[in-house]
Amino acid sequence: MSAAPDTDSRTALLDAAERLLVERGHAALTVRVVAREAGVNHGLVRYYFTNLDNLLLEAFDRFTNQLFERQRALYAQDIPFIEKWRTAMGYLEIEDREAGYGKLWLEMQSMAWNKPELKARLQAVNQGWRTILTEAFSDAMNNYGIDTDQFPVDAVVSLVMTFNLGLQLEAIGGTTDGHEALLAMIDQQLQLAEGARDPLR
Amino acid sequence: MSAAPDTDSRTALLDAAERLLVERGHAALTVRVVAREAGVNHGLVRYYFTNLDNLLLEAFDRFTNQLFERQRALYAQDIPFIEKWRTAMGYLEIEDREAGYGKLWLEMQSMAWNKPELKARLQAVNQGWRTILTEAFSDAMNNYGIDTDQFPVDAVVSLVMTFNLGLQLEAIGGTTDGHEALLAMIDQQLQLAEGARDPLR
DNA sequence: GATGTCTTTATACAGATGTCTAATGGTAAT
DNA sequence: ATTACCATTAGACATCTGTATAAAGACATC
Repeated sequence: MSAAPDTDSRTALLDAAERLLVERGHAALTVRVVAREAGVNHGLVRYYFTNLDNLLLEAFDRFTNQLFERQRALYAQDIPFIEKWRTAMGYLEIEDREAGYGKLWLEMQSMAWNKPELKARLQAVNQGWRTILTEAFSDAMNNYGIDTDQFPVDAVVSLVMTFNLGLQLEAIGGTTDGHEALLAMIDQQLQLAEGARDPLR
Repeated sequence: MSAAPDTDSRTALLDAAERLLVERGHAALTVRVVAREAGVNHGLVRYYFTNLDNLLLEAFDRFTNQLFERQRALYAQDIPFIEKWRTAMGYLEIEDREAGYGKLWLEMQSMAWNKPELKARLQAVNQGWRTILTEAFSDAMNNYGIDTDQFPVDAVVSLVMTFNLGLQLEAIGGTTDGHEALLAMIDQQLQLAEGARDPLR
């Protein structure tokens, strides 16, 4: 999508934007603040991205694409679904740089709530995650022999996506009451399902 | 909590803050913008609230307390749980002023992410909702004869709170794929539970 | 009608903001 | 070495921001 060359200054701006979005949030970012963090003249924001919003959006896209690939690879592995699930849930807790994605995602979302021109691009990312999850879950539910009349795949996918969003939102807000219990409950149910799995499928 | 008198200008500012938070988001609000919307001199923001953040917070508290009361009254009614659930879910879709609460809640949350001094007050509100839900659900699960070893109340409450947050977040972001299917799925399961309920309890 | 208190106003200020421009630096091709 | 192109810089501009202050207005009490 971005045909622009990868100059040092350009990537420095993207890196700075990513870092600051996680650490301070989009509301605290200005053209000059990001430029200073990148160690770059503030005029370059306009030169490379025309716009601060555009810079943030591109930083977000870059991050998202990395995680898309990783997530696709995870679900493509030939291992029991419960292991994929545990790995995916584990990502949320990693101290790693990737732990910041939840914050970055929510920052971009809250930014888009009041900027109609950004909504479409974020909806596309949401669609991307939904597609990945839908594939993974329709396989898994098939394997587990779950009745998709009682539990339609798109309903289950929505449940998983929304409660994950909620978990991250609460966690960033400083509340984690019940989170461990919830994840433990789900894990236990998955264990039961895994145990009762029809071995022929 | 607020011992300040209810002047016309004061409530006009609170009303304007509430409206603008929903319509434009906290990032678009300044002392002068809110004052203009309220039809009031911008010096009065400092006079009554010392601070824009304080004004927004008080508007949020006012709104929250109204809903707390309503929600408590709802769950205190002597009607089947499924009806309470349907009513509570219905609130999310009302075209009414109250539909804005989800937006307002998320705006305040995203505001607090990067303002540590606000976090505690929003955590208290989160705790409030959790308390209300915990009471309602422990009764309901007891009535439905659900095994709380397999499905601990706090885990279920977290699931309900988080997926509701996620639903509102996605909806405000413009995505509602799977939402209807999810709510229908839950409703169906509640119907089953209601049908199998032990009438002695 | 003078006093005192609470409310409201207009105005000032320094600082930060996004946008834009003209000039400079570097570098490779001619 | 001159040309041409891309990258970078410093600086200017009008506008908006939060905070502050001094003065005016409203209005009941004495």
